[in-house]
Amino acid sequence: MAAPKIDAVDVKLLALLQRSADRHLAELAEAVGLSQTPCWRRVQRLRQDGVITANVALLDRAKINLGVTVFVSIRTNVHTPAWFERFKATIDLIPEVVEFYRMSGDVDYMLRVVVPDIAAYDRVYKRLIQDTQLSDVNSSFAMEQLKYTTALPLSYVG
Amino acid sequence: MAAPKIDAVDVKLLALLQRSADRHLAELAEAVGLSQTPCWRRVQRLRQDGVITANVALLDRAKINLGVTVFVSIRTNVHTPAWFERFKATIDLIPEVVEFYRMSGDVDYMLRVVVPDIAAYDRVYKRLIQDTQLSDVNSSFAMEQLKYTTALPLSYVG
DNA sequence: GGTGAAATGGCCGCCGT
DNA sequence: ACGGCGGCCATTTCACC
Repeated sequence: MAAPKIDAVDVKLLALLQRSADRHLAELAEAVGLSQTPCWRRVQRLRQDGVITANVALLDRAKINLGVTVFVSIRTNVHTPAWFERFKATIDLIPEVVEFYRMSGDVDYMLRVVVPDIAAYDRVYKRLIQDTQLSDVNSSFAMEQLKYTTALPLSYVG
Repeated sequence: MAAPKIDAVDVKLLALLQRSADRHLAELAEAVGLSQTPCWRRVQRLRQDGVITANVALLDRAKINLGVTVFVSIRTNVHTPAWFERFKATIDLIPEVVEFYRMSGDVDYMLRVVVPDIAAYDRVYKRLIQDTQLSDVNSSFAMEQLKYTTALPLSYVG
């Protein structure tokens, strides 16, 4: 089912877990007003239903030498499925590209790229335009990341 | 210290943990070729040094009714610190804004917003322009999210 | 949902290398 | 800095109400 039932207690659980998932089951259960077993069962169900897709560690970009974020707007004049498949496959193999969207409007695709410096970005850029035919590529550099969260708004559930 | 020493084994640990952090310590240890105690100590140290900032659950956007992603490019002609503080405070209070950058180039700020539909985006948009003075706001809608990962490239460490 | 309890596994000392 | 042992405690996962 595409829309598993998610009630108010589930929303509370999701809100907590998407902030920090390494809580003890005891405090999670207490926070939502359940005892441990049913609380644990709900979390299991949310995982099985695919609402919770993964449990990951978030790293400090600065501490692993990734101070620079670049947004790349891409236009192309080739619009065949074959071209797209190759383009997507290329992007998937570039770990510096952390986000990739197909856009509406004047830009066809948008990327978010993280790199240590401009020189490293240039290498990613060359790899991009070498493997695929792009008619127009526009790079915008972020000076500062003011907000970044993996916590999604939960007010629209249900 | 801004740059804690991170060796090849730490990189392996980080690579595994940023893919899935809910592994048993035993398999983590085996994967990096250590026994459990030193492996556990390394993970603790990476947390304490702030390399690992959090451990979070990732949710399926579609399953919580957030199918639409919007990139918002913002220009302003007010550049005082007071204006900026208010702008940032406003953004921080909008959970639909999941990313927020100060840019170089012709755009001053860039947001990524997640919402269920265009109508919901319009409400976020109104909230934005109501609370702050923005001279130019351009919204670009994503049709499809082709890649999204919280796993950062680890090839630049050290 | 709740309870209780058994099995598992993680935590964190100590000590040897 | 790694490995191993060991005891304590948290969590998981039963069977049952």
